[in-house]
Amino acid sequence: MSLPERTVERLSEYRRSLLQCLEEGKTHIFSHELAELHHNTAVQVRRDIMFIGYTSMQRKGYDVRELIDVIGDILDSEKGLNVAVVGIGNLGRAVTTYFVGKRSKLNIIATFDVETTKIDRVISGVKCYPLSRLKEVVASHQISIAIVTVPADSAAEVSSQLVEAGIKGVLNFTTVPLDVTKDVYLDEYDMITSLEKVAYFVKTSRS
Amino acid sequence: MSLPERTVERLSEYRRSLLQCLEEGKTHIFSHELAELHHNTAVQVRRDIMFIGYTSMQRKGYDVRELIDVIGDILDSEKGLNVAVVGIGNLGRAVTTYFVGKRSKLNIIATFDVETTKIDRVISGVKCYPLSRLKEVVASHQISIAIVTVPADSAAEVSSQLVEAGIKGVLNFTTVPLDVTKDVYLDEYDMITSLEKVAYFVKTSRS
DNA sequence: AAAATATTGTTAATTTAATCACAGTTTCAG
DNA sequence: CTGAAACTGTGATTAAATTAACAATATTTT
Repeated sequence: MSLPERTVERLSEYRRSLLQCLEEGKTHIFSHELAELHHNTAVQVRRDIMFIGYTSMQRKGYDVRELIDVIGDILDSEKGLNVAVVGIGNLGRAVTTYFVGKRSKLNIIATFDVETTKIDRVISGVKCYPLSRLKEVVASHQISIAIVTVPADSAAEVSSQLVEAGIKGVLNFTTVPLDVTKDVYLDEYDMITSLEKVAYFVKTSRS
Repeated sequence: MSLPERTVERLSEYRRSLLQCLEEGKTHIFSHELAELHHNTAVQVRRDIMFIGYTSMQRKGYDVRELIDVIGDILDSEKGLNVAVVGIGNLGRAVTTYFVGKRSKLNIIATFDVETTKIDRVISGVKCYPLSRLKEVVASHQISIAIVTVPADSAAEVSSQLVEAGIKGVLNFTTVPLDVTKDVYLDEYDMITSLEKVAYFVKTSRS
């Protein structure tokens, strides 16, 4: 019933490029063009698009606007989802600024921190609440997704508070793997892993 | 000859946890313990470790320190690699701060930006150079990896300058896919894709 | 010291993902 | 109006990654 993770990722990536195309006034795009942009193959693109049941006008490529809409039907929730950023250090601030306004169906509507100096501060139009009010604010604002950017040593604690508060999806930018109940979707990203991967392939390509 | 990407990623993740174990004074760890930490299976862990040719003392679990060393032999370059962060906006600053000192074999030794107000500023001990001096500084400091955190509209240009300067690995945090020659290893990470993936699975788990 | 238990290492089976190969369309050139 | 060219959509195939299954080994229990 639900698409493979890799396909979901690629669809999101395609949309990003398609939105770019739209801005540039490009109305149609071929599978091999999308493929080249995303370092994969035309067949892969066509297969992904087949997956979501869209079919182009033959020989003219895909209609950019239509494809954006179809991907939207798959990826987006109709009413949008509300998102909170937990932990307003350097990374938390950067992430908040970065996300605000990027996608109309994903609204960053609160940030949280423990430090009293940060409470009530507004970052890119988003207000910072004390972590102690997490459950209450999550409920009143119907927040379903949390981006976690707290320091490593408070990550586990924060994670269980999020579950407790009824969060349904977590994006973890912390250096420690989190542990959530299995009704909560968890995605973990660690920059160090990415960088070490790059380093590994740089290393092996030379020897 | 070179390991699958996913395996490299997991090894990096395991090491992260192993370092944590070391700090906590834990000297041995079972495959199922590592598996649980990383949301995968004991078989998977054993297979990954088999891949790198390490074998534990039977029945006592893996020796934490030894395993860290073996993973290091695989992932790290003997003399370490030098890394630059290009683009010192919010994200660039956060990333720089985040990385400095995290891994002894990956040294962040320069940052670059175009804005004159940022030149010569020092972030977490790392100096900011004008982008115009890229090639020169990359050569003189033997920088082989670049982390790209510039705005979307200058990404393509920066990317070709990096290739030109002789960079061998790129980690792209920009919202546009880059295009590099194929002797350069490229890893792209877009937070929006991660967040959209979380949103998608939150959405589908409810319906 | 035999039996039961816990754990690794690895071969084989299975599942999942990616690629090939090609038929079916549309367009274009002559 | 015919044939070549340019694409897409998809069944078949191949390759890659994961999981299952179990023998081998060390430890503990009785």
